[in-house]
Amino acid sequence: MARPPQDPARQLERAHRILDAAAELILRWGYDKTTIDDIARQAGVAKGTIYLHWKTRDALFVALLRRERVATLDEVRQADPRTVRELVRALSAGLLRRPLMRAVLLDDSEVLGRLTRVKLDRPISADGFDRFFGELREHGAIRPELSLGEDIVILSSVIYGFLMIAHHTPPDYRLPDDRLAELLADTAHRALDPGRPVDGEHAAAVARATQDYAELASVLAQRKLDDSLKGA
Amino acid sequence: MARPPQDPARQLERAHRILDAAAELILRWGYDKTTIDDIARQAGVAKGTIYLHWKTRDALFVALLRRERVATLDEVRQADPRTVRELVRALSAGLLRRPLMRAVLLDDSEVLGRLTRVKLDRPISADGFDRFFGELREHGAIRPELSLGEDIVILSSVIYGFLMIAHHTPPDYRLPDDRLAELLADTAHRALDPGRPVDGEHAAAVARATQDYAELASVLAQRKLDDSLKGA
DNA sequence: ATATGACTGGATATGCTCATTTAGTCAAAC
DNA sequence: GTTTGACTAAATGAGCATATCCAGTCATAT
Repeated sequence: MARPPQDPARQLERAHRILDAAAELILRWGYDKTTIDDIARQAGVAKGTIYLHWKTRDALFVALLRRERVATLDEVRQADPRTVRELVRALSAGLLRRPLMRAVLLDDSEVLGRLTRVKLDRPISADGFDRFFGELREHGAIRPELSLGEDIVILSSVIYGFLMIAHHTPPDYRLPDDRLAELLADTAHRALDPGRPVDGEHAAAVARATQDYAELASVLAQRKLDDSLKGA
Repeated sequence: MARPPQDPARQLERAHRILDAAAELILRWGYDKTTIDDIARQAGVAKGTIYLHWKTRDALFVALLRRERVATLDEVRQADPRTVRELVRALSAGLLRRPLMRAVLLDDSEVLGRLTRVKLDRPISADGFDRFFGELREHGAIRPELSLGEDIVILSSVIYGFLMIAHHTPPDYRLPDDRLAELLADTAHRALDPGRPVDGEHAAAVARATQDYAELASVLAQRKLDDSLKGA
């Protein structure tokens, strides 16, 4: 019944269909209770087909998370951020809208099950981050009295705190995601900003560094996702 | 062997000795693995004596946590904070130094065991908090564009985030607690501060409101602790 | 060449018994 | 009146046998 000798585009479409199925089921039942059979049924393929794409269940799940990360970082890149504030705003809006990303970031065992104990890719790319912050500092976009490391602690704490508090707040009391992203970005900005305005040339350099970082993170994430999908 | 007809001060001292024992054991082995017999042995009293002070095991732990809270809030009050920044600095320094407070705040099941599922007093008193923030806003000490509720989300997120990130950072990379408290307070301050300086009269009102809140929180916590200790 | 789903073995869950632990009591000792 | 620790009932845990489930394979079908 399966004839088309090989059509890579069709294969890829099928891989995504399987990941869609996995995403839906995992969000509903959690990782531990989602079986390959469930996913196959939901995706309308046979179980064996899934193993044509990924060697193990975990590999499938890694692919799923990488796809989410790519979507998030792509969205960030497309927002074309030119400041830390814009970058953080786009990123946190993206994370808030993606339950799987939140689950990884917050290490939520309701969703991740035993995967909690496994080393997963960090949702936000660390590669190039130090360099990026170094450039920001050089161009006067970060308070100079903060040592390297301190700024990173501040930024992670703010992002983590907002997401976690939002996660633990009953939906009725919850601020809208957009507003939350706004407040989060604002808090991060105020925590890091030196106060004195950055002049034109430096502002341009900051914009470039920010765009470059968004670009780099996106590309690296895409590369990893490709790895996860190439076994077709 | 137990004669002194009744000396309330001695009773109280014994209650504290028992709580000391409980604190030490819980921090070492966690709640689930700490038995009343262990505590009695460590405190040098018989098991029955413990039941002269508290009706159940849980009541003892509640007393212990309330005592920690009193210590924390007392420390805050003694720091005599006159601004939000000073208040947050003192509070977070106090929390960082108290593993049990951190465990409650972060809902750490390693320490709290099955107590994680139980409703505990929030470590930071919520009573009077809204009123306090209302006064701050009135006197221009909080950004007016933040709606009520938003400021509280910001403050909780920042505190929670910093404590959680610190908790998950291996000690070698960890910033010193004092520095962390400083950065935390600074971040909270920058997030909430309207920027324009508060003039003398308003500054005095803010100082008073802050001291009043610290005082109130401290007194309420003390009252609850007294409840937990009066069964002598 | 591709896709399938029945099949398998290892892992996990379930139900059980029996042994140990431990929260809370209370009669006796002081 | 105050403190104690042996005591009890209930809970927890260890050990095991059996049933169920499910990740991963592969002979077969198209």
